[in-house]
Amino acid sequence: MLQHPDLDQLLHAIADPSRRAITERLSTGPAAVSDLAKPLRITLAAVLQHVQVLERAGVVRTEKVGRVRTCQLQPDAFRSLEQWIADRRLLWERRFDRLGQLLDEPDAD
Amino acid sequence: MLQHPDLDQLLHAIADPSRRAITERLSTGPAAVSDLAKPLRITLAAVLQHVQVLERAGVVRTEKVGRVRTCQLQPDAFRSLEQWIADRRLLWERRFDRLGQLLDEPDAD
DNA sequence: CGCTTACTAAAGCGTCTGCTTGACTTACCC
DNA sequence: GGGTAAGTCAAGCAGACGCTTTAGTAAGCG
Repeated sequence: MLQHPDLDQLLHAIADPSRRAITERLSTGPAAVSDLAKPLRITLAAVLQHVQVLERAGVVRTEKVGRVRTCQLQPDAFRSLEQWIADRRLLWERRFDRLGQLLDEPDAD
Repeated sequence: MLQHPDLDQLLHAIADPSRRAITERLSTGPAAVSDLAKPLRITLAAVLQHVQVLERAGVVRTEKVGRVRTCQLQPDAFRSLEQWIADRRLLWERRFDRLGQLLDEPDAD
């Protein structure tokens, strides 16, 4: 089994609904941690923890100015995930190509 | 926060390394549960549980013939995920467009 | 200066999750 | 029919996870 630590972290990060909501919010523009917390029914502390997970996973970039930490989506956040999906599809389709070849071939046995 | 039950299940399914390994194996072609278990250092029972999770998430289709259950990747397994990523990117880029417009505009105040 | 706002760190708690074990069931093979 | 292989079900367990509470730091503000 190949290990993909980044993919692992990335998927774990966006698998959680709250973190996905944060990601969705941030895709419309930067926001402070307390901004992210507002629509979210959970504590600011919890939101901070989510942001930290997202940051470790490379989904979000963060910068603190004064007392406010501003969060921003990392542009190529999902690249490795998209690549993984593309790889799956490639292998899957290659399989059908091979199958088609076998069926198209005149019986050579 | 918008709810996406399928996306939720899908991400939870492929966030686990063992389940991702199973998915990777299946993208090269169908396999029985015990085939999936062989390279995996975990019990057959555990593999079965993973397969069930993947099936509920729509990643895998399954059919039992005799005593062997054959597993197969669902072709459009990741569609909703790809859509979600595309949506994020769209909003993200739209934001830069707006920003560019503001900067390009001659000062209109 | 005191007051509020914005975040942070640590500890604790209940729940979920991945996994194992053990007991079956059912199919194939001789 | 007996033996083995493939899968299934149900409990149970240890660790991870999401969240809260509590306590604290530091920045802005009048």
